[in-house]
Amino acid sequence: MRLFREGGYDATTMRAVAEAAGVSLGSAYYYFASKEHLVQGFYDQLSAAHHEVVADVLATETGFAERYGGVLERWIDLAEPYHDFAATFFRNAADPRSPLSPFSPESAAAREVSIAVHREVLAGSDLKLAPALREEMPELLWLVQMGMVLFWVYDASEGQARTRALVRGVVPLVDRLARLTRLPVVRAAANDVVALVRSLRG
Amino acid sequence: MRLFREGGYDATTMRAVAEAAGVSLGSAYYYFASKEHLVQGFYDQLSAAHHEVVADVLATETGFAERYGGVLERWIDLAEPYHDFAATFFRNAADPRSPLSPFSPESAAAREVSIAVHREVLAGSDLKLAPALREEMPELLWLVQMGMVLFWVYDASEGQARTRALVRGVVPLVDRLARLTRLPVVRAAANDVVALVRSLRG
DNA sequence: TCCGATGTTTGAACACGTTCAAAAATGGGT
DNA sequence: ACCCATTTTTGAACGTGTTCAAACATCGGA
Repeated sequence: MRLFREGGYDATTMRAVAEAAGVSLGSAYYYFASKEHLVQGFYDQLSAAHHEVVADVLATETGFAERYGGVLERWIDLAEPYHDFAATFFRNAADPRSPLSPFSPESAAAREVSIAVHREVLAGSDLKLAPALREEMPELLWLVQMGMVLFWVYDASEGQARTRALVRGVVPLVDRLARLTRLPVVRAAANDVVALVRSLRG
Repeated sequence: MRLFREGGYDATTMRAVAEAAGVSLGSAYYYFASKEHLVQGFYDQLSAAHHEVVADVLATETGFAERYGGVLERWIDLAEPYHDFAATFFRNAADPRSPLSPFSPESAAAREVSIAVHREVLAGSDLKLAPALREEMPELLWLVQMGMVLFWVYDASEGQARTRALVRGVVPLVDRLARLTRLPVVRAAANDVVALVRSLRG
C-alpha cells in the first residue's frame, strides 16, 4: 500500500513489491493471485475506516441531509490521500470481470458494510418513507455514492473541490425528492423505481 | 476490428494486428499511438451508425417515450455483436486519462453526434419543458444513456435482455418525471438540477 | 532417525505493449 | 541525374505481469 500510494498503481511493479516485502517475485504470486488482488485489501480497509469515522455524525445529527451529506463528505476526506492512486487503478475496478468491481463477490464484504452505513443514515433520520421505498433506499443511496465515486475519480480539481460541490448540490436534491414522495403522483413514480430495481435484481 | 470482434480486446495482440495488416509491428505504432487508439474508430463508427439507424424513428414517432425508447433500444441492437468485445476493452474506457473515455477530447466527435441525436429526440417530441431545462436536457439524456451503457457492459444475460428491461422501465419514468416538472415544486427541484450541472461544468 | 507428503520459495522464461535508432523510400529542388 | 530533407518502415530491445517446473523447507508418523 505504501508503494502504491507513493508511486501510483502502474508505476508500482510486482518486482518492487516483492523486493520491499523481502521475498522473491514468485512468492508474491504464491500469496496474491494477481496485482489486482494486492489491492483488494484497500476496499475493506477504506470501508471499515469510513464506518468508524462516520459514527459521530450518525450519533449526533438527526436531519437526513446532514447525515447523508456528512457520510459522503467524510468519505471524500478519507479517500483524498489515495485519489491519484485510485485514478490509476480504477480502470480495473470498471472491468465487470475484475474482483475489484464494486459488484463482484470479492467486494461483497466492503459493499455490505457500505450499505449498512446507509441503512443507519436512514434509520436515525427524520425522513419518513413509504415502506416499499424504505426497504430499497439504502441500496439506492449506496448507488448514488458509487456515482459520486465515479465523478470523484474523474475529478482533478484541488482537494476534489468539484466533487464536494456535487455532494453539496445532490444531497439537498435527494432530500427534497424523497420528501416529495408524499405527493401521490411522485410516490407512484417512486414505486415504479422500486419495482424496476427489484425486477432487475431477480 | 475483425480481430477484436473475433478474439476480444486482450487476446488480440498488436503483433497480430500488424501481421494481418501486412506491416511490421513498428509501422502499426507509426499510425496508431497505442492499442487503445486502434479502437477509437469503433466509437465514431458506432455513433455514426446509430445516428443513421435512428432516423426513421425520429421521422415517424412524436411521443417522447417512443422516440427516446426507440433510440436506446436501437443502440442495444446495434451494439449487440460487439458486447463481448466491449466488455473486454471497457476497462480502458473507464480510465479518466484514456482517450477512450467518453469524456475525453478524443471522443468529442462521437459524443457530439450522440448528444445531437438526443436533441432531435426532444425537438420532435410532444414534450414541453421549461426553457432552462430544455437547454440542458439533451446532455442529461445522453448521461442517462451512458448509465445504460454501463449497465449493458455488466449485463451477461441472453441478448442483453436485462438492459432491455431497464430501458423499458427507465424511459417511462423519465417521461413521467419530465412531465411532472409542470408542478411548481417539482420544477423547482429540476431547476436546481440544472443549476448544479451548470456550476459543475464551469 | 529417516521417509514421504505437503507447503513454500525461487528465478528463469513467456508473451505482451511500447520505444527507438537505424535503414529504406519518397519527393522536390537544382 | 543528383542531393538532401522528410516521411515511412523495420525489428531488436526494454520492462511489464504472469506462469511454472524445480528446489527447498517443514512436519507428522513409522
